[in-house]
Amino acid sequence: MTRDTPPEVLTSRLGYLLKHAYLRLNEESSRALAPHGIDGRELAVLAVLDAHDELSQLEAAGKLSVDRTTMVALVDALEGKELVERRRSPHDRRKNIVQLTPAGRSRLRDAESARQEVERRFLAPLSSTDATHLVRALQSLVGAPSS
Amino acid sequence: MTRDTPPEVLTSRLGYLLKHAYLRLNEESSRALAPHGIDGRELAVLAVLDAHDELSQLEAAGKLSVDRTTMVALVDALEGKELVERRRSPHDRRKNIVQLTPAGRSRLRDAESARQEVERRFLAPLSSTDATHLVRALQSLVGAPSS
DNA sequence: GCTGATCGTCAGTGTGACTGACCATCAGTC
DNA sequence: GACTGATGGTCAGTCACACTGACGATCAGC
Repeated sequence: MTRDTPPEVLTSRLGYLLKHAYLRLNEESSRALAPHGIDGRELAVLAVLDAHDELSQLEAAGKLSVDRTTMVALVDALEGKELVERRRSPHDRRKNIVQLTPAGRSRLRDAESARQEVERRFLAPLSSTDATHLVRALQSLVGAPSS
Repeated sequence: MTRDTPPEVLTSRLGYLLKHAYLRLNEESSRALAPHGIDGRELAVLAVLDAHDELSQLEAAGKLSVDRTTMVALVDALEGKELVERRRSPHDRRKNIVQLTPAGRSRLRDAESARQEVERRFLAPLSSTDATHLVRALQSLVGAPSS
């Protein structure tokens, strides 16, 4: 491996910085989540399901910005680990309501705190006000409701 | 498409923010670069080759943090567009020195200014000091030499 | 001149997400 | 109440991307 300091012509590019910041954070998250038996995407699914009741697969997919075909595999995996359950909506039998199981809820708690710890460590090079500003700036760039 | 406002449980996550900021910027860059006949990765290659003289494929791959097998296809594509040239290093005939052609240099100029324009537009929601702080913060997170 | 390492190349593999088609179900219309 | 178009979940096929492993050519050290 020819590990190399990236040249200034790259580190001055916003695209490069965002991508590599994401990749690094993602890698550390994966490592931290592995003992919990899930990955970052699955954790995000659990978090969304926990935050909203009675979501169908398609609704959850919408919130997560993933394709509904991708959602199938995601729910399959989580259902296989008995962290979520599918059940037919009584009001619209086309829909699969996806819900956390008790095991899913507790797994979410544990994994979520591991994720937060990773995020804290990742932001450690910044002062706490700089870290806050970074998050706010990113939120306004992605058009997120800045709470 | 079930386009949905992402829930707060996601937009408070650094990973989500970095990923989606990157994806959005990337999409706009692709659109802006398409008329120039290259994509963001190819532009990065051109920029690195322009910034350093006499790079071998492996050295360029190192600076770009891409695998050397990936570099083959990248150089193949750029060579096909006659934007770069391979030539055997006279000092080490295992190495392919990759160099910009005159066409590559002028394409780089044009595409690079298009990329900068996209970046400016993307950062428009932020004040100029906030934008600067964002870049600095990201640079220190990815461990880049903060110029 | 041997031997082990390095560089570029290619075939094969794996992953992730998409497209298109399908079936079941729903809502609206007649 | 049957027909029609739209919707939700599923699956097979595909595409993009990057990696692994192997190979030939070349180099450096002995």
